[in-house]
Amino acid sequence: MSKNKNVLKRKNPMGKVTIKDVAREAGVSISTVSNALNNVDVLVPATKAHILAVAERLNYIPNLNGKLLKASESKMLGFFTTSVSGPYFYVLVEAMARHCEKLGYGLNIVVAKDKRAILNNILGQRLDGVLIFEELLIDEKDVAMMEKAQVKAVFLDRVLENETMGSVIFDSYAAGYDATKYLISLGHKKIAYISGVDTMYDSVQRKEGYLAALREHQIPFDESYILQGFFEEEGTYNAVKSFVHSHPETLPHAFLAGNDVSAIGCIKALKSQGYQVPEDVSVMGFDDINLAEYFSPPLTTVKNQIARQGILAVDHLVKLIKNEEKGRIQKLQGEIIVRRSSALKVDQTIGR
Amino acid sequence: MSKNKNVLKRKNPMGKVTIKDVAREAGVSISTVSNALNNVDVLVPATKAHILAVAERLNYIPNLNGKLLKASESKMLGFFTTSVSGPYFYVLVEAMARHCEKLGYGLNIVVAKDKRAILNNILGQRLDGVLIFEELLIDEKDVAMMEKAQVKAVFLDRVLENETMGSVIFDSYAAGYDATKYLISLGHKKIAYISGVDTMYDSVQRKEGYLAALREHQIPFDESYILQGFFEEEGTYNAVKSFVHSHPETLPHAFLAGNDVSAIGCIKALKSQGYQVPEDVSVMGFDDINLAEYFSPPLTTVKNQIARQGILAVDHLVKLIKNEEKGRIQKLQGEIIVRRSSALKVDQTIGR
DNA sequence: GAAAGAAAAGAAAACGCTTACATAAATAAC
DNA sequence: GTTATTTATGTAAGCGTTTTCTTTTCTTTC
Repeated sequence: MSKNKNVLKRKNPMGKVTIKDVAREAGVSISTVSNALNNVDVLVPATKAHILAVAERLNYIPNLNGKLLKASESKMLGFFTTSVSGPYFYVLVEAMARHCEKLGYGLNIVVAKDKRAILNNILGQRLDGVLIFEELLIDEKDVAMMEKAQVKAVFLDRVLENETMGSVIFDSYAAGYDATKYLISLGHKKIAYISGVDTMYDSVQRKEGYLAALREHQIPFDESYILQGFFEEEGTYNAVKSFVHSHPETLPHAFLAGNDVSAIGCIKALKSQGYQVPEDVSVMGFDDINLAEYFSPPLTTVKNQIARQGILAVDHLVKLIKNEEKGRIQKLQGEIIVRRSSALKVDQTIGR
Repeated sequence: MSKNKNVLKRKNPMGKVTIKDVAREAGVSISTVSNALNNVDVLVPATKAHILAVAERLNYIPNLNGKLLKASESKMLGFFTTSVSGPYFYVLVEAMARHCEKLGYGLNIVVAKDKRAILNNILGQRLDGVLIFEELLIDEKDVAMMEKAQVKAVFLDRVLENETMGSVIFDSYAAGYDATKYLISLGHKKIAYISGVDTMYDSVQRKEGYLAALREHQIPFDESYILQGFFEEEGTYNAVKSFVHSHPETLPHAFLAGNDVSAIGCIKALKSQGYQVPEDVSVMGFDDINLAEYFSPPLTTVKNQIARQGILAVDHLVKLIKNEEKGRIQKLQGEIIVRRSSALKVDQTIGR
């Protein structure tokens, strides 16, 4: 009895230890091991303790695939995104991860540009639900399929609501509207808008908001005041430079850039042409990226509550999973952060 | 025949469609479906096409748990980290994700501060291998267990090599050494070091490198020249401010900060006391974060090739998985980026 | 001390898939 | 037109779990 105490022999010495190994070593059946491990209090304490000790000694870790094959939930959420670049990504992920943990879920982040990979993961049943931030990769048909398959999902970059899927997005329309209104309140009338990427929801909405504010204040809209910056520093730099060059007589009072990166390109271009910001022209962006505060001049911008978005999205997703609510659309309002790139319009000679 | 074409009836109308549903609907056995789906070219083309069409129509997606239970590999790598904050995280992830995709692997990022969660995932057989960036959460014992279980892993923040695990880290010692040497080459002799977090490998190594460079140049080491900045802007600001206050007679020629964030805090503190950077004092950091370029003055720093680290780590991991090599340690050298926060020491009155 | 009842442990089916093997069908050989 | 080959499909076992249900063991109770 004691002589074979140490001669533990697993069938496959190099393989992973399974519940069978534990059962054999502990001298009980696998169902008993399972019960011991899962705290089903139906075992005599001594048995349970013994099994647990054996499991510990063998470094037994349950195979999740076997487990999930049976289980109805994995307590795992997914976050699918095509790209993690961009400075606020980590704020979003950090917030989501913390909140998931608080709610007792794990978070699996998958970065892929391949729709197939994403869908397989979503529908491959390894996740209870999924947060999605991809750019128009998933089309109508895919959404329909997901809906049919009862996938629980929350989108972060598109508006969509049905039985099992919802959205948590920024109110970019309001952001564009508010920003424009703020610039108008400073006395600016000629306001140029530097557009981002026309296929992106945010970009389009911001511009619509801008146009609405102009309309509301009866400021005539000038088509030539819409520049294409593509959300990029260089693109904006070039656009603004050539614009300023060709419109020396009609320099705008202010530029509203599609995002902060674009605002930086704008300011650099203006400086290169000998204009001062904000003395000659005001410039405003969106996002409030890290850099905004440190740039010279520090950027006036509309801040998105990124962490809040992450938390609300996770909350919503968990409620969808628990069938506590239907999918719905939540819009988050931005907050105007006034720094030094914008100023009251004081000098009538501006825009000479 | 045609009248029941649309009356597809699955056992469980709300449940997910399985391989059985496809088999029934296609009128073949499940093994035939499996073969068709996995491109085992043993089927008559017509059969295969038919099965594929049925699968498509039913929106069949294989359950990964069932699949992986049998399979020996998942073609999935994991990246485990305790936190994603810090501006270079996304560079790392982006590089890893792209490279994984290129090599035919998926990447699963798990953010968790719970060791148990991490280990369960690693050892739960859902991943072929794992990249690890956590701070001393996983201890000796865990590593031993992982080694015994033949886990394939590459660590990004600790040095370790054995049969199945390796490391890809920055040579922080060399970075500290090189940075100090560079400052000395500018003529600075009194160089203060602003330490980070003393439990972190990088922090300790950088300081060791700094000390080694001083030694090599026979510059006496002054204990009071070591400040505690904790890798944070505010911590550094306070430390530098009080230091400057209490050492008006012995202001260093240069400050070497544990990272860029710390360097920024340092410069702010110096400015607040009326000193100019780099005219009065040179300041240098580590990392080359985004902001470094835009700060005023732009920061001289040691850049880490973060994307390179990610790529090398993935490469190494995949080789470990394929048993093409044993675990080993790779050290990446930093690169000094000279900007305007450092300058030649010209004025003997500095450090008055 | 035997029968009944409660408690503990085990046997076996099921989850969805792959795969080695067996069988059936089609083709080739004589 | 049989029989031998090849080719195509089906059968069934097994992957590691959980879980229902049955069997065994232990307590009571009289």
